[in-house]
Amino acid sequence: MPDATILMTPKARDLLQKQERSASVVGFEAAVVDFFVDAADLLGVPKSVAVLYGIVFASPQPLSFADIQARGTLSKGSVSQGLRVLREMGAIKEVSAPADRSELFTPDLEMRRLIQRFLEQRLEKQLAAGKSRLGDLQRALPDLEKSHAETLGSRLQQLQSWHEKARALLPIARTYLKLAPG
Amino acid sequence: MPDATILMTPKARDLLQKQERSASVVGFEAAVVDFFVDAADLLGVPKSVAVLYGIVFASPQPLSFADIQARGTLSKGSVSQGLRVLREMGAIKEVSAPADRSELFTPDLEMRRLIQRFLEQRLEKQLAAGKSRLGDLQRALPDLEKSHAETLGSRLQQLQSWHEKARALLPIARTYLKLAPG
DNA sequence: ATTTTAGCTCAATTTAGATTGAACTCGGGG
DNA sequence: CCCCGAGTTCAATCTAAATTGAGCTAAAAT
Repeated sequence: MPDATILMTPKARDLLQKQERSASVVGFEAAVVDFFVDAADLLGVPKSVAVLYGIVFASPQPLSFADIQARGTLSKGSVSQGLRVLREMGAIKEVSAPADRSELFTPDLEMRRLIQRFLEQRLEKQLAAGKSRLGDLQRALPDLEKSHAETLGSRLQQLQSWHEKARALLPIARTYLKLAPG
Repeated sequence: MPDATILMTPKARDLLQKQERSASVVGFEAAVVDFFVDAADLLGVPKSVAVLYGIVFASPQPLSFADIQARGTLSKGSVSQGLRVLREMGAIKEVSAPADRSELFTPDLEMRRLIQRFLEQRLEKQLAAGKSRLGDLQRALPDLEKSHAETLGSRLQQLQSWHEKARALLPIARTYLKLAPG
């Protein structure tokens, strides 16, 4: 069965969104939103973006800008910015709708890519920054007087060792997530 | 050579800290602090705690409360609270000093335990919360009308699948970090 | 017993970042 | 060509969290 809502006028869709959504659908959406909001701070995204993604993820039909705004949980500005962020991340995609209609959004379920991008951007950037800092430290070491250089050199080495472990772990995680079932 | 500063009066130590620290030592400390400040938000600790840890980590001698305060970068309150947090995390430890002296702090270099604790507290808690949310969703599913239940059920399954992957990855990381050299 | 001082507490302040919404832009319709 | 409405922008506002420091407590010094 094709999605009938795509054929409606915007006004009709608004009404549908407001009136027809059953308590169970609304409740489901709320729970999905909660799930993503919980995850948000671990991933370092602002709450409003998590809410937005939750709304899109929990909708069986693609949603328009207006649909989302009609949920009443986010301001126009947040919806606009949030949708942009999610599109740039590749977390949602536009499904093209008949001619004159505004674009409709649906989750991009290629989560593998999404998560990979997260690993790359957040963690790799972190590791790169750390590496450069460690370089600074290594270079500062010879200027210290001998007794200090000894103690601090060994601590620096600890830091470097952990840094390498972390760096080595990333590809492992990547591979694992790629191979694992699901 | 035992640490001579431990035998000094507090005032003498203060003077030592202020006057004798060479530019190179101060610079080294600053770089270490920067390193930990960078890492702080990934680990979810407030900046002041990262600064504090950096100061202790960068000092070849154990530092007293007063030493740290004398750095002038943190208020008394922050030093007090921060030291407590770091002690509770097991990130620093007290080295007992001759009788009447105030306690001195030095980094606890058992980083393995520190990181393990981080994994357990931050990530496992997150995963547990997520699991419970997913349970809620699973339970909400049957109340949805059939056409919705189908689409949303499959999305929910994606979520569950990724959740399981993440859960499975944690022990792998733990093992890896335990076994890796360093 | 009194003074002094180190360190803790927590209400008040500051700060960083998220969120809002009024003003704007831009493209389509009349 | 002008108007209308969907969507964007960004300065102003709000929020949550971190940070401060004045006053407190307890313990050591005199």
